[in-house]
Amino acid sequence: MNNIKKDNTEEKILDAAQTVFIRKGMDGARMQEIANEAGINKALLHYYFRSKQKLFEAIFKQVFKQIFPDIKAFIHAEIPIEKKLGIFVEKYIDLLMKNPYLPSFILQEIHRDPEFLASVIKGQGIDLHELFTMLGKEMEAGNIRKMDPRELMINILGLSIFPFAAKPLMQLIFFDNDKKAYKEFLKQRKETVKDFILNSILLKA
Amino acid sequence: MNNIKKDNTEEKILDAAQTVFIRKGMDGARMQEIANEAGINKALLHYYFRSKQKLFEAIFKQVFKQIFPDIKAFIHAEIPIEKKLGIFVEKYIDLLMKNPYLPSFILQEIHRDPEFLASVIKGQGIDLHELFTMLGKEMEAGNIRKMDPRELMINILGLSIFPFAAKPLMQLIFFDNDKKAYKEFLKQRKETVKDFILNSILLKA
DNA sequence: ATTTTGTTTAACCAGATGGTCAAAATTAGA
DNA sequence: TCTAATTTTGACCATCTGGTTAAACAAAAT
Repeated sequence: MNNIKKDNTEEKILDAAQTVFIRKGMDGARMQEIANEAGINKALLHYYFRSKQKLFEAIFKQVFKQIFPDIKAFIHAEIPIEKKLGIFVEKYIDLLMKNPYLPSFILQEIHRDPEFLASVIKGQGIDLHELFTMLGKEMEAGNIRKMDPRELMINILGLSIFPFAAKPLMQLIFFDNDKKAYKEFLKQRKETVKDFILNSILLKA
Repeated sequence: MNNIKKDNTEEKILDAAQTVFIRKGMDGARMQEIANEAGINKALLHYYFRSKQKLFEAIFKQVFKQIFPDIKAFIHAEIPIEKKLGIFVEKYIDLLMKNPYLPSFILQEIHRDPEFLASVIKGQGIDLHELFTMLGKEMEAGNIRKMDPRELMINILGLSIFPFAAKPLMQLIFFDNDKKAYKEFLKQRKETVKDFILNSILLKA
């Protein structure tokens, strides 16, 4: 078969590039380092992807997709809002625990090249309208406090993402650089963030 | 006077370096660009600061100091906790509105060189003990919900910082890239974040 | 005025880096 | 098996980048 080897090499490159780009960012990453990580010749990188920029864009798109957990299910599930939010937070933090490097990488690159970010987002076709409608209905029904739904979403994201994005700093000043303790803290966040949010927005009858 | 000219140039360099480093990060910044920004010869950078690394460290320390707003006052003021937290959030968001680039820069660099970060922090002598004691007392007194004070602090920071750190992304997906609207949103956050937090942790008698 | 000290510059250098290319090696097809 | 196409490599190149240096320039000191 023609594709077995090809796919294999291409995949090796993508894996290696993801590792290096995420660790060092576009500016800090070196093509040679990616080649080493993939165990191949540097020229092969240019054979499969024309340039560093092109390779990076492939990686960024690939990585970026991961940061949108199953939003559809979140919106349309027939369960109470507090359960919905709980599941959303849990899924999100689970994702970040498996990919703790994601936030810093994304945050770094969205600042470095916002135009490219815009093109990627447009290509994703995210529809927030449904999400906002759903939240609006919950507010109308008196289930949660009335507020700008964008505010609510950004709060959820901030509470979930920030501890990962700022990990080295938070671990250092609040946990005496105790890696295990911080990991445990992040794990518990699935519960504590959910509680924190619900405590704030739930209207107890 | 000997120092007039010297201080002037050194300051010009520091200003220029801060601008460029914050915009591009350590890896993305170029010495030539800093020199241009300062309107001087590139060799002068090395005359005043031995190397790029040394210059960067000077900038990082300088910038890093700014991210700790007056915590002492926050701890010891003789006002109710809800007012304290409100003031803290307001001060923090004010700081970020004046320096919207700060979060992304810090987040980027704490990942790039955590050891250096550690050395800077040790040199700052931050005492969180007092802060935690104060929060503990408020919990004991039944003024706020009992919780890990580190959790509370990280929540406050996340809610305040995240919208700035993720600005290009949030502005794009939630505000249709409307710069003014997002700025207005950030301004209102001084109130909404405070409300969000207090709603969550305040125990109404 | 002249020396001395400190400041600034243009020219240059060595190493790194992204990228190219022709040849070698491997694979597929006849 | 022999040929054609594809994949992989080592060597190489142009450019960029941090850093150096010797000389020009300015300012103090004598």
